[in-house]
Amino acid sequence: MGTIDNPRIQELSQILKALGHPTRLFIIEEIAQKPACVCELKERIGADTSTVSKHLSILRQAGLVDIEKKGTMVYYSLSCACVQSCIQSLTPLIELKHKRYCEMLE
Amino acid sequence: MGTIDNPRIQELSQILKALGHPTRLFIIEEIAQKPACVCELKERIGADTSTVSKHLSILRQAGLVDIEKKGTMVYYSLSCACVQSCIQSLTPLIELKHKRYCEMLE
DNA sequence: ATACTATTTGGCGATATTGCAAAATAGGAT
DNA sequence: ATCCTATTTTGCAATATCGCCAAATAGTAT
Repeated sequence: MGTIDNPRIQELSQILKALGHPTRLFIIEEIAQKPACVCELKERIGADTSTVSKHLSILRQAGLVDIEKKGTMVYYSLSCACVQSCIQSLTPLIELKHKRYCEMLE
Repeated sequence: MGTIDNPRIQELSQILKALGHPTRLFIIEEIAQKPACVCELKERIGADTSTVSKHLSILRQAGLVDIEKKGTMVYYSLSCACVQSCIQSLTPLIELKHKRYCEMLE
């Protein structure tokens, strides 16, 4: 798939692709605060349970989240705090885009 | 599109989605070293010029790259050094995944 | 003007993603 | 065992992405 066959790039792009969806990014930020189960996330997102579960499995395949089973519930948590750093590090870019957008309006 | 309508999340996911492709990630890392034009990148990637150009326009729409025109050539560069930090910050996660993969083989 | 190169854009088929619904699976309680 | 809830998996239709080709656009030179 694709022309770049560098394993590190493949790994990175899988992770970034998993993060590149609004619902999954929302999930990441929610469970970064506090681990949550599917039904809790489903409530906050407002999508079908199966949809949420599928997003979670994509995050899991990318290694972004861990699970802990408690009875029938499955609690999802961040596997690495570095994911928060990754997201946070983009703040300057967003500010730059806003600045440029304002300048463009003048 | 989607159920999450938080503007910040939308903005972030557009950026991360743009980064979430091997060819585009490769481009980002190339021009982080030194700005390059389409034909240079096309050589290093080995894809059609139009394919590379389209990837570049996705990166541009996400605000990740800037352009500078010199004659008929268009040089692309990183718009913000924070993009490199973003990628670098995922190193611990990749190491964690490798560690777990090795443990899994035992 | 033509010729040449660099880049972008439009079209198109192949493939992948998304989200809901229904069915399957798993665990706890009665 | 049945019942109930939580979760995952499967199926499917709608949509989006990808990569090549061809055509259009832009800039330089003759």
